Amino acid sequence: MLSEQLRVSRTPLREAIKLLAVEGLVDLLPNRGAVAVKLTEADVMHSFEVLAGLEAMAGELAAQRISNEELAEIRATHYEMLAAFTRRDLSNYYRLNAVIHSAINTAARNPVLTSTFKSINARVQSLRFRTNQKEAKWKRAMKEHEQMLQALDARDAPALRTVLIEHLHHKRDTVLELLRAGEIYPQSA
Amino acid sequence: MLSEQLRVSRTPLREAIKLLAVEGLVDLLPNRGAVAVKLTEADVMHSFEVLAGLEAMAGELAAQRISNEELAEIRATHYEMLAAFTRRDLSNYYRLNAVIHSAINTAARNPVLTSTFKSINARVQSLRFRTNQKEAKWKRAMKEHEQMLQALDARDAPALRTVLIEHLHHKRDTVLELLRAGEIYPQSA
DNA sequence: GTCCACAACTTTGCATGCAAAATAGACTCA
DNA sequence: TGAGTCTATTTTGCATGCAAAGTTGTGGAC
Repeated sequence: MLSEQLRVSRTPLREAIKLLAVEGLVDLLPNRGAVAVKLTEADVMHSFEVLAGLEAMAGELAAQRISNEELAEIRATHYEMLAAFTRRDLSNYYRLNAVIHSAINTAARNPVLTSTFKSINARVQSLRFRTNQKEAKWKRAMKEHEQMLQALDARDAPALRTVLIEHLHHKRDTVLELLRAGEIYPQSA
Repeated sequence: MLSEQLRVSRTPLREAIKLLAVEGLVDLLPNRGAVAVKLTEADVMHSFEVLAGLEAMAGELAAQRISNEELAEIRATHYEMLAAFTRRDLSNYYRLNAVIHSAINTAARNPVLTSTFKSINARVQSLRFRTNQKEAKWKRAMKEHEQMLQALDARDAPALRTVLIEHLHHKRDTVLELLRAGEIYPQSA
């Protein structure tokens, strides 16, 4: 066995791989072992479709349930993200972006929603490391974040829903472009 | 070990239990073994909230994507369900009800959505075995199903969305009532 | 060159053995 | 009776052994 050279025996390794397979991060080829999942365009479209729905749901609920303190914290993070954007600091932009989305999810006060979202998000997360390179798209994403904040501030659930769906729609398009350009799975067939 | 008396060794048993735990059907108490999950009222509310959002999503997509053949098949199943309702045949009513909801999900043409829904639905499914005993609620559920069919027929995505959210909302209330009445987890504390 | 057969290797699934950590129960002592 | 301790049992996690089933690669027959 090749993979056993990590100094761990087969039992815990197989258990871990099975869990990864359930989470959709790994593909189990029958009698051929396991490989990292390679998302097709269809997979990406389906995943973002569901993610958009879940984020929309989270946004709707968050708009109804968020506290002033939580909103203030999101606003603060938003400004930090604005700073990162201004510096074109991609890495911090990503981090803060994730913090904001996660905070909205938390404000929805639904752990089932949160864990479902996380699970599906994990599958596409590996694809997003280099999106938003294009200036225009990045600017648009920032604008959408401004709108999110406005909608949250107004506790306008339908508006937040709309913005989030739009936002995820654009994220999906960006990922699809990269996927089509072969920038995500470089070599293999 | 108590559970090993099923004539199976620990390794496959533990793997199976871990999978059930990931699916949320079993609770893993640290150093105390595994027990069937016992949903609290909050769990039920959270789960149905997400299920409603997912079904709404499925309905929206299905209204846009369903074929005439699929719709005809759902209509036929609907009439079968109407027959079961007329006979107050609960068991067939449930079965056909599930077939219809599953067909709507299929018509949404999104396998990620389908599997996500199934996974969360499995958690609450065990609670539903005796809902709709109350005549009024059963009638209302049937009426909602009529509306679903109309919305699907008209390819009216927002309408279907609305009906499904309402429908799941009522299902949730029914389950919560039973849960509160102690008819689901009879004895244990 | 193509097809087929066979052998070697992998994958998969289950069974056990062991050891560390935690729990539960019994027992002692005040 | 109550508190604390100590032992037996359970749970958990990892390591291996083994056998069945499948895959791959080699070599021979045509």
